[in-house]
Amino acid sequence: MEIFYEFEKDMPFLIEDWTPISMVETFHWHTPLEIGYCVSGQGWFYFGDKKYRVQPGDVFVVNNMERHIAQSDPEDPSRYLFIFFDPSIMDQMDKELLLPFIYNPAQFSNQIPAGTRIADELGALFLQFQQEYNERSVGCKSMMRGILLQICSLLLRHYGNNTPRKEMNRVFNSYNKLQPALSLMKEQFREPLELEHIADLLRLSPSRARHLFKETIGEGFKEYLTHLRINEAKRLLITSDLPVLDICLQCGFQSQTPFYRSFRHIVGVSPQQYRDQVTEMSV
DNA sequence: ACGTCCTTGATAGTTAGACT
DNA sequence: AGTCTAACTATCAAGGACGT
Repeated sequence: MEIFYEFEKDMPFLIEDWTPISMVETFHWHTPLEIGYCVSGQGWFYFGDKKYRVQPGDVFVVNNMERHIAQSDPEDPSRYLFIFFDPSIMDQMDKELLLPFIYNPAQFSNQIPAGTRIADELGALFLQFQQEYNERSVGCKSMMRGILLQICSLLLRHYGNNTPRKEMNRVFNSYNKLQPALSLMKEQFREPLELEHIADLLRLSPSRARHLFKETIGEGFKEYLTHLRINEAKRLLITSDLPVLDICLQCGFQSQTPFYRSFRHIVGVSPQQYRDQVTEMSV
């Protein structure tokens, strides 16, 4: 499920105070980049197949293609501050500040653990940012912009220290090159899509497109597409009364068998079981 | 960085049938 | 009628080797 964030005029960023529910929701994604700071409580944060236990003081980095969702511990619900910002904010700045957000999910740790010096510094900046956002004094936009730049600079130090510049540039270029394909897939996963479509769009050979995919996001083309489709299926199972077969066809599967197979593989239960489980939990 | 070619393995789609 | 799976074949994606 894609979430759209509306930014105010001249302010391509916002901060949100948010407490996730204690049930695992479907993954979502969005175009803005995201940094989260756990203020209180406990819970979990899921990124694709990765799962992090969350405690107060943890910081999380989210790029604009990785599927993610947070979940609260029912005993002690977690509360977060999330900063969302449009990558274009760095257009006039050093683009390398975006590098922490351009990562290969398979090898990347989204969590900066509480108690580390950098997490403490980031936490303090989050609180300053929130204060500026709420008070709206004169110059607050510039202040927030400045704080955001500090946050991104700290992230760059944290993640970029061990990465050679050459490698960082390569990742940056791959990411930019792949963006149109990722956008197209997020918009059109309900249609039959083949690697060849993507290769045409990127003006690359199918082989090169395939390798670019794997190198950049650590997932194969089909794997990424199937995850988008199953995620949409989960959403429809929860939010509609449509028969499973209709949902299967609406999500881009051409027949039911691959749908059932993929669903069980990714979610662990059959579609109907998933629907029943979630309905039961929310009663 | 990108393309071509190749093999291997995975997945899509079909059909048939069990179960509720 | 709707949900789900097993067994099957055809097709496509993955990924490596190698050339430019």
